[in-house]
Order: sequence, then structure tokens, then C-alpha cells
Amino acid sequence: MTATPPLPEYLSRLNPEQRAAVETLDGPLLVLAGAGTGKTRVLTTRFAHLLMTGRAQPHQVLAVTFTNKAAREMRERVGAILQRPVEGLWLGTFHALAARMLRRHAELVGLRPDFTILDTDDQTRLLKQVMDAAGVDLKRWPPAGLMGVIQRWKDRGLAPGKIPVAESSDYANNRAEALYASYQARLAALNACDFGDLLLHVTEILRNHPEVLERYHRLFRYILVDEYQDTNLVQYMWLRLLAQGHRNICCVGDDDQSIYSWRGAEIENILRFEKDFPGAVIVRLESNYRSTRPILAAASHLISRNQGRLGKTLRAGRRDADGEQVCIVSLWDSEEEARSVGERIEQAQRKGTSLSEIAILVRAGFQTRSFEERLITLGIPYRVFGGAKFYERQEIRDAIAYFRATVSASDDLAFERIVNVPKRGLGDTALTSLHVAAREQGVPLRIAAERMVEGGALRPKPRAALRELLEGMARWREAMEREGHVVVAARLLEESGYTEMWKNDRSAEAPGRLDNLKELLRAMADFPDMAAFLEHIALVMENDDKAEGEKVSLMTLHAAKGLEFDMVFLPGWEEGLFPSQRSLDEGGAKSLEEERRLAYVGITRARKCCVISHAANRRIYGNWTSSIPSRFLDELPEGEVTREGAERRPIPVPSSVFGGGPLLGTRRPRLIEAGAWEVESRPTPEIAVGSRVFHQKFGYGTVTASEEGRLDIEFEKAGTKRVMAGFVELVH
DNA sequence: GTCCAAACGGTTTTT
DNA sequence: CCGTTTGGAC
Repeated sequence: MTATPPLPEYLSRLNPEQRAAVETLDGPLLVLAGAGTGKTRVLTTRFAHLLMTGRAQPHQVLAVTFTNKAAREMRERVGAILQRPVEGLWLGTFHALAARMLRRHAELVGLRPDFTILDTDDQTRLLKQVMDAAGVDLKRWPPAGLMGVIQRWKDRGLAPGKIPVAESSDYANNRAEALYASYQARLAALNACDFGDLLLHVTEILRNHPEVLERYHRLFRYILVDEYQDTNLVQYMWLRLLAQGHRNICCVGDDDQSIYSWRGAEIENILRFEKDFPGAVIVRLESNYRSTRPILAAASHLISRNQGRLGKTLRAGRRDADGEQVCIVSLWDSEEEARSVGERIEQAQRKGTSLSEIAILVRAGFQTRSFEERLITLGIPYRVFGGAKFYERQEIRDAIAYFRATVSASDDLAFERIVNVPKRGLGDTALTSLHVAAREQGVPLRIAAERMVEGGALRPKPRAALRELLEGMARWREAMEREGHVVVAARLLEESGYTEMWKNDRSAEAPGRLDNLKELLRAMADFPDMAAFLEHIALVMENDDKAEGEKVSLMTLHAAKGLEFDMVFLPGWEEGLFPSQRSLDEGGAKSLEEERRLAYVGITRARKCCVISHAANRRIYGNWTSSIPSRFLDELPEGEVTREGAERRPIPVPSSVFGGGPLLGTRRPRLIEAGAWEVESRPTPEIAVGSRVFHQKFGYGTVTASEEGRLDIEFEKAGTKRVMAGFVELVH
């Protein structure tokens, strides 16, 4: 009699469907993981299981995610199951993995292995130069528009010269494809590529070089893909090429949470899985351990209205599954809505809910403002997610451009960015002659600049300034090897006058920018040298959300995907705003389904309490505009939701937020029933005339007058403003 | 070359 | 309404 081997602990913690997803190792597998059904657990356990059973060595598994955060989490959790750190993994984002492959085979697409990866800002500047050189009227045809067209082509795996008629663009009088070709030529000349190129080039290589493809087939026995519903066509093609080897591809995703079509994601990839990979097994994860039954009922009912879906139903898996119903609140205007949310937050706080368990999720970024203002008045700490990323900030980009230009003589884009920052009197005239010289001699800008300084070109003043910069760069580059990149980087920022520039800036952001520069230097210390640091920074956009302190989270629905909170507010459910009119105009019925998925994502973020609201009147771009409740409110199951406040449909002809234009003008509509709302203003701290204060938006200033909670303040940067006392804080 | 006022445009976002 | 970009004046 043979004894059944004991079930490993990591498998015993899974429910049957999760176990099936982990233990179905051979052949293509699609795991349809509904919200809150333990998707990450399945993915990481499967990975660990492959290693534990000896099916694969760590380097024989290709594991792909969309974000660095997800990659990091997977690495940590796999390590935790194995109880040791795992090394040598092919685990990372699509872009990081593609970059790693591309560096190995760069020459096959005409690049050197040390190619630079450009970010959005560099991309647009480069394209603008290309368009300008081609004589395109940049006013009529903004470069950002063409950038979008090119990106979509890249998302679909289309190189210049291979654009089918159906996918062509009439941008800039049908010159889009030619401009695309010139742009790619410029990139090649700079030994650079943009984010889209990483996958485009690699896919090209795998397609055209069977020996390379075969090498990866031998290497990767198993492929794991996270968030498959968000893949675009080129990512799909890359995966399919790699999966042709062993056919052991496991994709995890949720068609109901596909919300990124506007940046190239194709929900069809996941819908088509069985066709693409014949014999595929599909496992559905439907037991939700996150939310209460009423919340799941509301979400399920809503999403069932979508046509294009594979279909699955969320079951409440929690023991305490019963809970309060989803609450729909009808309000008069956006200000009342903000007050209502504020009150409910205070109530919850009194009952002991932690602020970090509360989130306000909006459709569009501008909606956060009214809530911020309200929370400031109430003195409730909050955090807005997803503003400018650390690495996208001006000061960080400037500093990196300095490093890049110093290290690499051929990095024209970096050189151009910092050559006159801080202002050293090098304007258009000087730059143009620099460009001309560089092109004539066929050398990078910095070399051309060196020659111009030597040769005595330019006027004395700019020449002296340029000489100083070039000498500095030579000095820093030389010192970098001897003294270490961090020390030299710090000195570079000082000696170039860059930190000085921000020290002299009186604006409210300046001190923060100096802090960010320090933070950048600190982060640099984790890397052996400047080159390693620059590679990291190009691909890893850290979203510096250090969750310090108890704060209410304010973010867009998109940013909330993958997160969960005890209490979730979903304001602004009005036609035109959500579903967004613009989205509907562009994509019709398909877009409506995506908006509905967004609503589904929103509701399923809530563990215990979900409050949805809509306002009859809202101020948008300064005009008071009326709107009718969102159709999504009608799609929630009656009997499973509670409705509060009379639904007040506006009396005048309803106008959609973005479509109909202003109907009510700048006057705020009066509430019909008087006294339905009271403005309870919170006692404001006494702020005396002459006090020094800080305001979130205007920065530092001095109070010149004070009456009834309103202060006149002379701001150092923003001038004189009248603001509510609640919006400023005293500075000693 | 720099600075300020008018003009413009204003979902969603990761790498 | 309000932040960003641009074009014209010094």
C-alpha cells in the first residue's frame, strides 16, 4: 500500500478552483480571476509549485507583469513560499523583459547593445524635431497627436512601411507613415528606442531569426502572464511566439476588468484565448473573499449588462458575507456631494474606521479638487494618488538629463534639455547654430559645441557660458570613475548651478524639488555605477507612494484597480461624466462597456461599505451644468441597494457635461427646498494680521487683512489672494 | 534672450 | 474656472 504523499502546506491553503489553476501545469491555461478571488495567490503559488516539483529551474520560467510593483510583489511572495530568495528569474514587466532580450540581440535591428531608452518627454521632443524638419505645420498638427498614432501602430506591431490601408492615418495630410519612418530613422541614429520599440523590435527579431526564437523556446519551459486582459497586440504576438515551444502558457486575467483599451489593450486577446491556444483549459475563480454579499450582488448585476464577456459570477466566500447594502445618494450639487462624503467619513472615523481604509474613487482627475477642498476644511488628512510620478518631475528629469549628457557624448536629447538650464544665455540663436554645425559635421551636439567653443564661434558671452558647462562635464565625467557616481552627481548639481536655481526660486514647490533631488541621490546609492542607475530609471517608474500616516485615499478608478478598502465612495455617477461623454463619442457601444467595467472595478474595491452618489448640478470649467443620473445607477439591482435623497432631475433641458454646453451659466442653481443643506463651517484657528502662512496651492505668504474667516494674503509667488482661513496653515 | 499677457483647452496611464 | 502654452514686446 502506498501512502499518499502529504499535501504541501502551500497547496492546502487553496480552494479547489485555485488548486486546479495551480496544478494544471501542462498545456495552455487561462485563469479567469474575478475581482478579489485570489489571483495573485494563484500566480505566485503556481510559480513556486513549478520550482518545488522540479518541473523547472528558476531561469526556465518566464513571468510577465505590467507594473514593477506587481513584479516585485510576485518575486517576494514566491520567495516567501520557497522560504529563500529566488535568483536568476525571468520575472518582470513586459518592457523590462523585452529590454533585456533586446540588449542581447540589438545589432539585429541596427542598434548597439547600450542603446538609450527614451521616455515620453524625449519622444515627443524628438518627433517634434522630425516634423519641424519635414516642414509640417505644428499648429495644425500637434506632435502629440502623431505620437499617439505612432504608438498605436507600435502597439499593434506595425513597423513603418508595413501599415495596412485599413490602419493608415490621414494625419498631416497622409504624411503620418513617412514621418513615422523618419522618426524611427532618427531613433536609430541616436542609438535609442522608445517604450513601444522594445516590444516591436524584439518581436521582429523573434519573427525573422528562427535560431534566436529557438533558443528562447529551449530556455522557457513555462510562461506565466499577469493581467492578460490588458495586453496589446504586440505583447500578444511576443507571447505567442515564445509559447510556440512548449505551449505551457498560463495567462491570468479578468475580462471584466479590462479598462485600458485607450492605450492599446485589446480585450479580444483574452476573449480569443481558446481559439489562439487550442486545447486550452479554462479555470474560473469565482469565490470572492474581499467583499460582502450585497456589494458583490451590485457589481455582478451591473457587469452582467455587458455583451462582450466570457461570463462568470462572483460568489461571496467570506464568513461574514452579509453586510450593509450599497448606498446610492442623490444630491443637489457637487458641493453638497463633497459635504456628504465628508460627513460620512467623519461618522466612520468616529466609529473607529481607519482613514487609510477609506477611498474616494473618481472618473477623472479634476474631480478630486472639490473633495480635497472639503477634506482640508474638515481637517481630514488625505492623499491624492497618481499625480506626477517621481521620475516625471521636472527637477528629476533635468538632473537625469545632466547625468546622461555627462556620461554619453552622443545623447543629444539630454544635452539639449540642460544646455540652458539654469539660464546661461544660450537661446535659440546659439542652439540653432549648434544644430547646424552638428549636422554638417555629422557629430553629436556636445562634440559640435566643443568645436565651436575652440574655434571661437558664437558671441563672447554665450561662448564663455558654454565653455564652462563643457569643462564641467569633462571634469565630472572624469571624476565619476575615481570618486563614485553619487558624490560626483551631488557636486554636478551644485557646480552646474542647478540646485542654486531652485534655491533662488520662491515658489511653493521649490523646497520640495530640492528634497526630490536629495531623494534621487539617495536612490542612486543603491546602484554600483551611473550606467546601472540610468538603466533602472528608464524602466522603473517608482510611484513614490510611501503610505505614511492615516490618510483618506483620493484617486481615479483606473489607479484603484488592484487595490481594496473597507469603505469606498464613488461620486459623480452622472451621464456625461460617468460614463464619460468623450469616451462614448469616440468608441460608442464598445466604450460604454468599458465604462461599465470601470464601474465594476470601482464597486469591487469595497470590502464592507460602498457609497455611490450623483449630483444634479456640477460646476465644470466655471459653468454650472445640470446632468441626469448615470445609466449605471439604473443597472444596479433594486432591492439590493438603498437609495437616499430624492433623485432630482434638473428642470431645464438636460445637458450632458461635455456635450451640451453651459445651460445655467455661471450662476449656481438655487435649491428648491430651502434649508435642505446647512453649511456648518468648522471653527477656524485665529490667524492674526501679519502672520506667516502656508497654502497648498499658493505657497508661503503674509496675512494683510482678516475678516470672518477670510484672509487677504500677500503670497511671495502668487501675489495677493483672498482665501478661506481653513485652507492655510500657520508657519511659525 | 527673457518676460509677461492673451489664447487655448481641459478623461483614463504604465513603461 | 484655471493651468499651460505661445507669441509679441522689451
